[in-house]
Amino acid sequence: MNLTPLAERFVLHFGEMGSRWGVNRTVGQIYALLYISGKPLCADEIGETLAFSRSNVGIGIKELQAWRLVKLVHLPGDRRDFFEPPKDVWDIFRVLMEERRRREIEPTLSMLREALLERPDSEADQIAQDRMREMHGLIELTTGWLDEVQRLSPETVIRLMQLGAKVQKVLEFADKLKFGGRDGGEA
Amino acid sequence: MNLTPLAERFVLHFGEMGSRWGVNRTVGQIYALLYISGKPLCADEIGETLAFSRSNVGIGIKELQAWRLVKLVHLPGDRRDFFEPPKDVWDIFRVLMEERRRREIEPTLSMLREALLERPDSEADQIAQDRMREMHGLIELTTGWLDEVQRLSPETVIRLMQLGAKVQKVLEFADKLKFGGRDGGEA
DNA sequence: TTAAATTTCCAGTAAATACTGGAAATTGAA
DNA sequence: TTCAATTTCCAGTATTTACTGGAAATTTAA
Repeated sequence: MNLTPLAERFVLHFGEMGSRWGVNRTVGQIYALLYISGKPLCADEIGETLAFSRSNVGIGIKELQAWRLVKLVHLPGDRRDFFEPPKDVWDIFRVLMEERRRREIEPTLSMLREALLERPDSEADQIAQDRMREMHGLIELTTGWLDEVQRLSPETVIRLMQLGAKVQKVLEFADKLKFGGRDGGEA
Repeated sequence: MNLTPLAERFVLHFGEMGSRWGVNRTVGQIYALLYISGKPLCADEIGETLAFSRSNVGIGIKELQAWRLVKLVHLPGDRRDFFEPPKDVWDIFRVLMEERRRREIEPTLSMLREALLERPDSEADQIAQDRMREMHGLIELTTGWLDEVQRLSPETVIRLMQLGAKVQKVLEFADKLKFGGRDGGEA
C-alpha cells in the first residue's frame, strides 16, 4: 500500500509526536496509519507501507493494544490478524485519558497515600508531608471529577464544553437553587 | 543536605515517573526535591543531595525552567542562583496543563489545520481528511473549553469540580432558563 | 495429523539519550 | 580592572532504547 502525500504528512507527524506522548516513532506512525485508513490493516500491510520490519510492527501493535488504542479484528476468509482503532473519536479520547491517568497519576497517588500515613519525625518531614498533602488533595479532586464526568453521556460533556466560562453564571443560579457540592448540601 | 527516608521515597518516585511525563530521571528528581524542600535550593545543594554532577543539575534546571516549573530566585548576600517551584499547587497544575498542551496538542492542531485546507484528490484522501476533521473538531472543542476555564478563578473551578456529575442537573435547569451554548443562544 | 501461514520470541546491532569532568565564559564584589 | 565564584558549554563515554532478521512456537485449513 502506498501513501498519498497528505496521508504521509499525517503519519510522519504522528511519528514525531510519539515521543512527546510516551510512545516511539514506530508506534506513533502505526497508529496514525490505522487512524486514517478507514479500514483494518494487517501487520504485513503496515510494515510494507511504513518500511518497518515485521517484528517491529508486531511490537508496535502490541504496545497500541496495551494502550487499548487498537483492537484485533478478523476478516472473513482470512486468518491474518487485522487491526483498527475505535471508530468514534470520543472513544479514543476517553481511552487516552484513562490510560494516561492510570500510567501517570495513579502510581503517584498510591505513593502519596502511603507517605501521608506516616508520622513525620522532623521539621523537614513535616514540611515535605504538608506539600504532599497539597498535591494529594489536588489529584483527588481532579481525578474524582474525571470519574464523575465519565458517567455523563458524550452529548452532555459536549454541551458542557460548549458552555465554557458561561458555566459560572449557571453556577450562580445553582447557588440560589441550593445545588451544593458533591455531598448534596449547601456550600 | 541529606534526605530523610520519607523525602527520599518521594524523590525516587518522581525520578521513576519522569519518563512517563516526558522528562528524564534527573529532572524528575530535581523537581521533586525542590517541591518538598519548602525553600529555594542552589545547584550545588541539589547535586550534592541527589549525587548528580554539577553539569547534569544545570541541564535539569534549565529544562525545568523551560517547563516554567521552577523559577530563579536570589538570596540576599549570596550570588549563587537559587531555584524554587511555584508556591501554589494550583499554579503548578495550570502551568503543567498549558505546557503539555503547547507541546503535545498545538503542533498537531497546526498540522491538521493545514491538511484540512487541501483538496483531497482520491478516495483514500477523502477518508483520511474526514478522520482528520473529526480529530480537529475534538481538539478545538476541548482546547476551547480549557481556554474558557482558565478565565475562571481557581475557587470557581474547584466548586465546579466538586459539583461533579451533578452539573447535569444544573444544565437541565440552564436549559429551561435559556442559558445556551457559547453563542449565547439556545441549543 | 500435517504443512503452510502467521505470530511471537530472542540475540545481536544501531541509534538516541543521558551523564560526566573539565575548559571556557560570565558574573559581581573589591 | 582584577580575581574568585559561579554558570555554561562541549567532547567523550556510558546507558538506555529502538530496531532487525531469523528461529521457534502457534494456529488453522485440509
